[in-house]
Amino acid sequence: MIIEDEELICNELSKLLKNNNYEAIVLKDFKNALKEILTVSPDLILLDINIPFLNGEALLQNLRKESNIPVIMVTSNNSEIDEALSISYGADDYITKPYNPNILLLRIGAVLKRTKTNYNLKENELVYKELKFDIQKGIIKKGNREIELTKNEMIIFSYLLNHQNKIVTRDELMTILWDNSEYVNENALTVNISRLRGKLKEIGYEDVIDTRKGLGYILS
Amino acid sequence: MIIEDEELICNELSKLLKNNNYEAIVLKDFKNALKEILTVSPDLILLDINIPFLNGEALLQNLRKESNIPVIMVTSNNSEIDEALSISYGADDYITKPYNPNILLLRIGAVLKRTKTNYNLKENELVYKELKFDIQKGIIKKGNREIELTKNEMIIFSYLLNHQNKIVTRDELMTILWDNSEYVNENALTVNISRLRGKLKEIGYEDVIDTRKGLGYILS
DNA sequence: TTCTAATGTTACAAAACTGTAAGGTTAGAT
DNA sequence: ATCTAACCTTACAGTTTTGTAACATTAGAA
Repeated sequence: MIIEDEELICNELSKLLKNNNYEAIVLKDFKNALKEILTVSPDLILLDINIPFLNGEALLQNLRKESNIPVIMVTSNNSEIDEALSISYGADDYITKPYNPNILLLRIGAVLKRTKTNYNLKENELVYKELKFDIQKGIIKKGNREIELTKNEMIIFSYLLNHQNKIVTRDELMTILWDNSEYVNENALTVNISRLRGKLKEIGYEDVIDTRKGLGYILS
Repeated sequence: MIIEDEELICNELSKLLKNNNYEAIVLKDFKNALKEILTVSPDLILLDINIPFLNGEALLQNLRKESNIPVIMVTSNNSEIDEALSISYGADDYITKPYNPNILLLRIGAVLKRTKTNYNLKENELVYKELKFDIQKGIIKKGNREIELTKNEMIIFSYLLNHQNKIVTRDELMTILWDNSEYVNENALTVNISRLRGKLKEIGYEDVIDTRKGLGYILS
C-alpha cells in the first residue's frame, strides 16, 4: 500500500511495483487512513511522512497498537534524527526522497523477508524448489499435497535447507538433535534421515538428500 | 569482522562497533583472507570492495561456496551496477562510503536480525522478558532451566509472542492449529492453553497469558 | 447477589513419535 | 574383484502427545 500525496509518484510507484510482481494499492482517503489500512491489511506500507494534513508519525504509532504490518518510511531529508525517529515509532526501514527505484525494491524485498520470517506463523514459509515449508507447523506443501514432519524431521530439514548445497556432517546433525549425543545410538540419526527421505519421496522428491559417504549429507 | 585497508577507518569502525556492544576484529592478512574468515567465523563481515590487491567480489564468491556468513559490502561509488553486482555475488546489504555511522549500525542490526531469524537453527531464538524461546526446537530457556514445548504449545506460544500485547481470538488460534477446525472439540484449545500455562508456570511465569473473556487471550 | 455462558482442570485412551536392534545394502579402498 | 566400514531399512516397544469427556470454576451481565 502506497501512502503518498504526489500523484505522479504514486503512479510511478504503482507501475514499478506491478512490474515486479507486487500488487499495489494507493491510499486515497487520508482521513480514515488507519481504518483503511486495517481493512485492506496490506503486506507492506510505503508511508510518506511529509504529507500535508497527515501526521505520518502519529499514524504509524496508532497502527502499531493494532498491527505489525511492515512500514517503510519515506522521508524528504536525510537527517539522522528523522531516521531515528521513524524507527523508534515502529518503522521497519526508511528511505529518503528521491529514491532510486532499484534500491527501493531491494529494501522492500529485505523488509518483507525479515518480517515474514520473524514470527508471522501464517506466512512463515520457506521455499525449496516447488515446495513450501512452514517452519512453525513443520508442514511441507506441494501443490495440493501436504506432508507433516515430526519434530526431529523438522529440525533436520530446516538445517539442511539452511545449508543448501553444502555438506552437513552427521556430527552436526547429532549435535543439533541431541546436544552432542549423551547416549543416543548413532543409528538414530540414520533412521531419522531415512524417515525424512521417505516423506519427501511421498511428494515426489526422491534423492534430494544425497549421502556423501564418510562426510555427511547434502541437500541439492 | 572488518575487511578494510585504510587504517584510520578500521580504527574508527572498531571503536564504533565496540561502543555498541559488538566485538570487532580487523582482518590483517589479505592474502589468506578466506581461510582467516572461516577460522574466525565472524557473525558478520564488513567488506570493502575496493582494497588494492584484493578482489573483494571473488572473495565473496568463494566465501559463499562454504558459508552463509552475512556480508555487508562497502563500495566507494554509488552506482547501481555496483550494488546489483555485490548482491548477485551474495552480499546481504551494501553501503557506500562515506557512510554515516548511525546508518551503518542500523544496517548491521537489520542484517543480523534478518539472517539470524532466517534459519540458523542454533541462534534462532526469540526473547521474551528473561526467557529465550528456540523456535525450531520449541525449547524455552530461563537461566539454567529448560522447558520443552510440544508442537501445539509451540504454535500457540509463537503466535502469542508474535502478537504481544494484542488480543488473540480463540478462532485465530483454532485456525492456526487445526485449519479452522474440521471436527475438533472447542475444548481442545482450552486444554492446550492450559498445558502451555502450566509449563510457563514451572519456570516462574504465572499469569502471563491473560484471558479476556468473550474476546480471546493476550500475552502481556 | 444470582445466574449462566465462557473458560479451566483432570484423567484417560487412541494415536503419533522415536530410539533400538537386527539384518540388509553399498561405496570405495585395497 | 573383494572386502568392510558406512549407511539403510524394517519392525517393535516404550514414551510422549493430544483430543475427548466429565466435571469445576469464574467473570460479568442482569
